[in-house]
Amino acid sequence: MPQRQYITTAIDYPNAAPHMGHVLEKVLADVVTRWKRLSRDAKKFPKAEDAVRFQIGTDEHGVKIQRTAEKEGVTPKELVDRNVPLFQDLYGRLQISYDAFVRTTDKKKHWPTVQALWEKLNAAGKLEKRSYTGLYCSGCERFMTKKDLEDGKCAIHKAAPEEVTEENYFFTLSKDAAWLKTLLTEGMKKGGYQIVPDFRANETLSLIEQGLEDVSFSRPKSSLAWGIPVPGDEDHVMYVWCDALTNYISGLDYFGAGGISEVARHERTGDVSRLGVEWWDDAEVTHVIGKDISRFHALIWPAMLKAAGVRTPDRLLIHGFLTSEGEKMSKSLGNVVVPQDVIEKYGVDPLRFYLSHEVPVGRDGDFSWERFEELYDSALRNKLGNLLNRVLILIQKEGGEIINIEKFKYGSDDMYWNPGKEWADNSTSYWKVYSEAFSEFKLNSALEIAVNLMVIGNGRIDDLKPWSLSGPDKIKMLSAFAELLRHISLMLLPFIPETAQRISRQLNVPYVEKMLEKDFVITDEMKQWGSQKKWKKVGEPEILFPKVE
RNA sequence: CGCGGGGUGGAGCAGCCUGGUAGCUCGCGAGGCUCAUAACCUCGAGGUCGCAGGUUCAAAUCCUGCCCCCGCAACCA
Repeated sequence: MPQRQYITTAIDYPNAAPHMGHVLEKVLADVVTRWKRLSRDAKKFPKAEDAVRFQIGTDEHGVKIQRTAEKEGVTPKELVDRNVPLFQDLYGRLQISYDAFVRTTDKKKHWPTVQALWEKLNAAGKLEKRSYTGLYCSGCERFMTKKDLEDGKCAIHKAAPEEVTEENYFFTLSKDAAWLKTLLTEGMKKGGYQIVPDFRANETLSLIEQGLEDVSFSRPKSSLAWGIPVPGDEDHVMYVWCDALTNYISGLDYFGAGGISEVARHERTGDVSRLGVEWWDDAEVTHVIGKDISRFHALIWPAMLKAAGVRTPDRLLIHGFLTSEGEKMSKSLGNVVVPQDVIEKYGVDPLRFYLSHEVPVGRDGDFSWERFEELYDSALRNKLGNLLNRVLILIQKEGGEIINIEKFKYGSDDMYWNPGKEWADNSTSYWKVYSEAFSEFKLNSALEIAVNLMVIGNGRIDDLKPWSLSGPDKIKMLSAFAELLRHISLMLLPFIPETAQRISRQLNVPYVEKMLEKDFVITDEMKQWGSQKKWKKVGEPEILFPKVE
């Protein structure tokens, strides 16, 4: 992974408080990001911030915000200013390690970038002003889609919508079908725009086969006031796509339109900012999004960039949705799970663990309290916490000293005295499988490897009964178990960073205090069995995860 | 014939591409152990792999048809 990595999530719509779906996406992206930082080439990138940039944000315009604000008797700006911190606070608590947060109401960088992009699209002849006719419900004050209608009537107002014609700027996506097909087909091999998981790529390709329609990119100001004005046409405001998608480059002030000092224009590219060159032109770009907006990211976004003469992203990582107790989360069903409730009851890491463990990237997952408790008890409390506890207590009973397991000689009965031998022989392959799982974005598989090591550890302790030994033999054997836990802790680091550090602190490994620093790297040495020569003593055992009633 | 995903012991999944004793996690039952957070370990019960055909010495795995569930179908993470 020699290249810089730029990772983004979709920007959230803050018309209400954040829910579990928002959290899922951020956690997945954060785990990926943390792994990229932890596994970077430290010689090339001593500082993590030079190797990885992780951006999230909020999409604050649109009719829905406008209407929610009216309902609550505040201005749209007041509404978003009140709600956006809810997202930021929650993500802060969840240890989402983002480097940048873009708000689409930001007029310093976002607006100018969006307007610059619009102008480029316009100059390229990709925007056409046309009249658009649709079914408009005056009660809802918006155009209806087929889904909104019941027997041809608005489901809320029980009235037939009227045909209304208005002027829109259209983005001529229909003309990009052939080019997009090539881009995505190449992406399935390499060099194009890769969609993960690949069945989503097939899905998108078949969408192209069905034919692409032009996309409405603007609304008359009369029907949408809360948005970015169309340059050169005061009567029109941009519709979501040009505004929201552009956040991925506006956070870099890509066109240097913000004119602020940190983005001194780059001599090579003329009008591209320094950040734009570093994190877009010369980086590997990964967008993490939900399946609902895949087509916009897979089709419209690259087509926009191409028209503007900007390179296309490298990868689209699409996650599924989270159901609740087996059903779609919805207010009417009353099964909406509030992230804060989970955090309060169990803590941040159990939630991060659950989401990483239960929701394979790409597929839908389910949140159920029952399953949550099950996983909390079985994996975190019983397997992990108990393994740590029993090993540490046994060592403490012998005075807390451990020996460097690399020092003992392997003899004929070595498997008995040094249970670590079999892991030592395999530690490289464990780490290899783990890394490979990450490179394929199979996060749950990577996590599973750590869990498997816990199971192996517990099994071996029972086989070997270290408590029945005494003296140096006992210490030898226990030292190997401590070493196993050190590896487990490192593997857990991208997923549940705080817990990983707590484990290492109880183990008292030398690098423990640096583990949560952004610049920390899991070195090849750390992955090696018995590599921590300075590690001589373990710390005091503590309960890692208490029983929750 | 709109598109896509899926149907494997009680639950959730892997296996299917590259046919050859049906595997994992959780739950359940019985035993064991006692270092540990009533934890941990072992063994066991439980499946005609959606249905029906076909190919083959052999199919969960390949082919054909059908049934059922779930998403998406243009602006809901």
